[in-house]
Amino acid sequence: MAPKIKDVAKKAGVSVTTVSRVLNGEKYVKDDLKARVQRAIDELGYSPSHIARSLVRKKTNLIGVIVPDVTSSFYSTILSTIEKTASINEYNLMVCNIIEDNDKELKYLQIFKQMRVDGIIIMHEKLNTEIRELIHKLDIPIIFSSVKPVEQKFVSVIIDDYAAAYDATRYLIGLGHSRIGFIGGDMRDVTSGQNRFAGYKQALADCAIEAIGDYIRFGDYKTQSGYEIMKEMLAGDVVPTAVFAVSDDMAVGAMNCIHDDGLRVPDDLSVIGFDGSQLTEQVRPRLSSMEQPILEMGIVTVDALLALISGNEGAPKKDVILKHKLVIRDSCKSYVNSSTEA
Amino acid sequence: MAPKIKDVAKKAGVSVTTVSRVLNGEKYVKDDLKARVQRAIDELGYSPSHIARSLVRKKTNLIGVIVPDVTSSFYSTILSTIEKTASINEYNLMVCNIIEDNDKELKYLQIFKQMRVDGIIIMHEKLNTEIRELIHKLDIPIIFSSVKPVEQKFVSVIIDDYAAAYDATRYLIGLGHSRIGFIGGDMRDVTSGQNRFAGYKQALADCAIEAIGDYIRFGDYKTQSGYEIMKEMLAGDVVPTAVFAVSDDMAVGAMNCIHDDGLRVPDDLSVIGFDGSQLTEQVRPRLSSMEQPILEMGIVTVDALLALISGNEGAPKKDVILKHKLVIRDSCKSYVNSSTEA
DNA sequence: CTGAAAGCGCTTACAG
DNA sequence: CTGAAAGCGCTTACAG
Repeated sequence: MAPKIKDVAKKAGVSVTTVSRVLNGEKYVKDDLKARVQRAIDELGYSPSHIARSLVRKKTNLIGVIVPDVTSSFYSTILSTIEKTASINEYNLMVCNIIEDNDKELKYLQIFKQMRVDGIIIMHEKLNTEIRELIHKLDIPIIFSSVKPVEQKFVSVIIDDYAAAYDATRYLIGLGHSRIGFIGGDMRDVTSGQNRFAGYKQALADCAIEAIGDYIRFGDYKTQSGYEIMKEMLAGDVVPTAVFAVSDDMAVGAMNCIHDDGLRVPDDLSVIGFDGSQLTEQVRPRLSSMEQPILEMGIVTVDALLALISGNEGAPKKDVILKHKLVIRDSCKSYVNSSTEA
Repeated sequence: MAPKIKDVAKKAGVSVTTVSRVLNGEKYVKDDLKARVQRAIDELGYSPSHIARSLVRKKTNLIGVIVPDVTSSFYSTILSTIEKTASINEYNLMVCNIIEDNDKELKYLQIFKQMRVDGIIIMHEKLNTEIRELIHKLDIPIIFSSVKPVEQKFVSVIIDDYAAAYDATRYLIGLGHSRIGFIGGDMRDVTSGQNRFAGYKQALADCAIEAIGDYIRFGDYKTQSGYEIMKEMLAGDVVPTAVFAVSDDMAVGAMNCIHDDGLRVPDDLSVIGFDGSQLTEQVRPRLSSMEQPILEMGIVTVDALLALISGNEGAPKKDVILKHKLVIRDSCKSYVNSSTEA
């Protein structure tokens, strides 16, 4: 159907080699030939087959990306930056959305392999053994973004999740809170599960505040789970005065639960989130959050991957740690011991 | 680097034809040969090149999708359904995020062409002339999802936006409102701009309510623009008692503005949105919305495209109109003329 | 049931 | 500056 390089060559009265040369902008083609070829291309509406090119060039300009859930505001934002940065560099994205589905992830990884993608970005760290084995023998550059699995072989672009959680908790403590609830992530996740929890605990410890089991619960990062966890906390004997959730979505869930319970944020309870997604500005009160530099993270991830792909000396040999930043909005308030308010 | 079919053949002591046959699950291969080939494949960790296959099969199993903004809750949700449905059918997605960037869209369309994608999904209707021309001579199946551009040649999977907007407005009127603000979309968009506006106007007309210019404004579907438009309306001489925004994001922006202005939803002002995105449940009060069947829309879009690709007789010849549905939550309230409340 | 050979649509040494 | 030919890694008639 579609015209091929041969058709162009015939129409222009030159060899396919010559057509290929003008296609690839090589010098050493006489102007008149070049013009004839160009005209033939235009008239035919010819467009070279990326497939055929990839086969011979051994380069697809494709990046496979595995994202846990595109509907999450954090991931959709980072994905959009990744797409933009890739596009600027003439790379295209194949996206795989895995919703807690290891089989799908494995299948996609295999597809990426078959597709001969030039590189892979993974934003997920709950790798099972099969996946782990596969990526280790894959010999395609892989980079992890926003997560840091236990693997030593791969580079991650992340923030210091431990420090960020520590700082968020200290912020709450600094506000006078000592009954601080923690809505954590999945403890199978090193980065967003374990590290953030460790940061929280250390902050309490450093201030001689006891960590109370009832105040510590773990969700799945989504709004709904934040809501349910908050409900459990509110049903407890002693309710926390502040809550730190390790995702903005869960923080919003918590805020909603507090609201539905007839209480008010931040007057009755302070809430702080994590990520810095756009949701922070879409809710009322606006959500204070320990923010990841999402845009920068996307850009750095792609740049690092491209460096890895091209074997560039600029390619990172170890993790790239970006800066986190506390952004104070309206969901936290200082706590004073009596019922008087600050 | 990666092993090729030839390596497998050599290792198994058979021809590449035979390897190809077991790869493609053909019958007529003796069991012992099949076993030998399989072992060679496993030992080598061989995985066939999708690139090479695509070249000879003239089929890439790739779908190109153009989405206006993946960070919008509506689009990220439909995208995730599209991805899921495609994946089930062994198709992979190349996604292009165009933020009001016609050049990028054109460039991607050309890339899709070069990539020889099997089909294209477009969720955007502000097509300029160049794009229009390109898609018309593209001879790749194209389907529009959630939008219906003026083109006659292509099939759209949509709701009846006119009727949906009409029904939403009638709902507000039925609640006793007559001063109904309208936060519209881009009037260059036929579907979400013009049609929804027409539905709003007709509903007012049918109830002998005058459409007031000050109450009618147009945004860009995003939260921020809903906020700003609401601000303008609140600054007017006579403030509406209800507002209909043609996207949930804008409706949330409007709610936030109302909140920040010290007023309350729905007591002082009712707000209804459009789309049925997850944001409706993430805000307080929960947002009533004229919902599109997002999940169904994604599934139907992919199914229709695949039918188009395979030349199936089940392929839709004309637009597929899905049902809209009013979902009442907590952001609207009936209006009584005096200041007494219903 | 199995294999040699042509061909998918390009690019790239190699010669001239 | 230009072209004939080989080759990228597969599949698929065609023979046997």
